[in-house]
Amino acid sequence: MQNVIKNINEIEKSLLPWLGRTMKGLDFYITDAFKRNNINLTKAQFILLRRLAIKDGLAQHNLAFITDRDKASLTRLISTMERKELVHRKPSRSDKRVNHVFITEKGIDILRVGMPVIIEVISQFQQGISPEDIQTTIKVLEQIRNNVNTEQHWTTETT
Amino acid sequence: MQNVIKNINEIEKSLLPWLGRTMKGLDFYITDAFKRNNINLTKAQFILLRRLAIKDGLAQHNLAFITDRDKASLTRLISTMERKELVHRKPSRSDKRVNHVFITEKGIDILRVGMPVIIEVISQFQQGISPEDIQTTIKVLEQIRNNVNTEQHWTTETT
DNA sequence: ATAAAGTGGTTGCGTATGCAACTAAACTTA
DNA sequence: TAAGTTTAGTTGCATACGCAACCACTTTAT
Repeated sequence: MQNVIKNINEIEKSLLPWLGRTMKGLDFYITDAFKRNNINLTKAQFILLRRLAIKDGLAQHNLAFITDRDKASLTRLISTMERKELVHRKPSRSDKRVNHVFITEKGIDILRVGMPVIIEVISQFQQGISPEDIQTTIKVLEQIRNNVNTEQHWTTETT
Repeated sequence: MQNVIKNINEIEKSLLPWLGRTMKGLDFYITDAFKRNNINLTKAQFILLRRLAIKDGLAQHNLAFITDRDKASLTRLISTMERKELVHRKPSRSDKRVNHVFITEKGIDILRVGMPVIIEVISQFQQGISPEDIQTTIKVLEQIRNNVNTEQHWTTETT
């Protein structure tokens, strides 16, 4: 067991546990911020609404790619959000396999109140961090993403 | 909708989307690495095994605290791992409410093969990043964690 | 044109996760 | 010591996620 223990301490020096811990805290913080402001949205739902506000009517496979989700996951996420009337599917006329996804009025309304909350969350959690350090961190995260991205499953185009 | 769109672009300048994207990629990479090496472990299970290898026989609430998990989540994680015979519960004799969790022989074996895989994953995803930038990033993540940690639910002690 | 290959979406299955409600046990306090 | 409070763990409920299998529709190749 000695060997195992040795490697265990190696891990602690890497970015891995920090990334995990930080994401956990951040996720909790976001969930909490939404709840405190009576915004009935999960992080995943917010991300999706935001993408649709940027570009509406995307096909599900495009949304899956953009949001780094499995298409199965996206199917269910959209279904949940359709139940909540935040988005709705519209079958494509040119390609019968495709669904286009549109944000609803209600979706826009919720996004409108959710957006400043997220902006506030961001300024909170980045407090006391210099712009240079933020840039360095973004650069590092980008590099990690590239290192890890060797021919992934998400080979689809963004459109 | 103009206002909404404006804030949307603000978000992109922050660390938030980068953290999300990077974690997603990393999680996929780890899952894949385990699968390629025929290691039947999830990330959560690995983390737990590792904690137990560092200190065996912890109570569930301590493990929950250490691993940043809800105690309910931990209950189920342990149950899954008990089914896989990676760990086992042992009721405390001094406090009948408490379960101590121990890693099994099988758990140690799997951890032993899983560890070098994770070490390799780490060196892969950190490739091309200078030690200084890694330190800066850790510092930033630590700061975020602190910013976000205002009197959390995990107020228990680590033991 | 027809068979083969590829694509978009859904569903079954297993896993993980948080919150709230609950039970049993321990601790505090009047 | 009895009542009230806190703590450890479990369970119901809801969300999210990936993989694999599958169906229907398209596109490609022969």
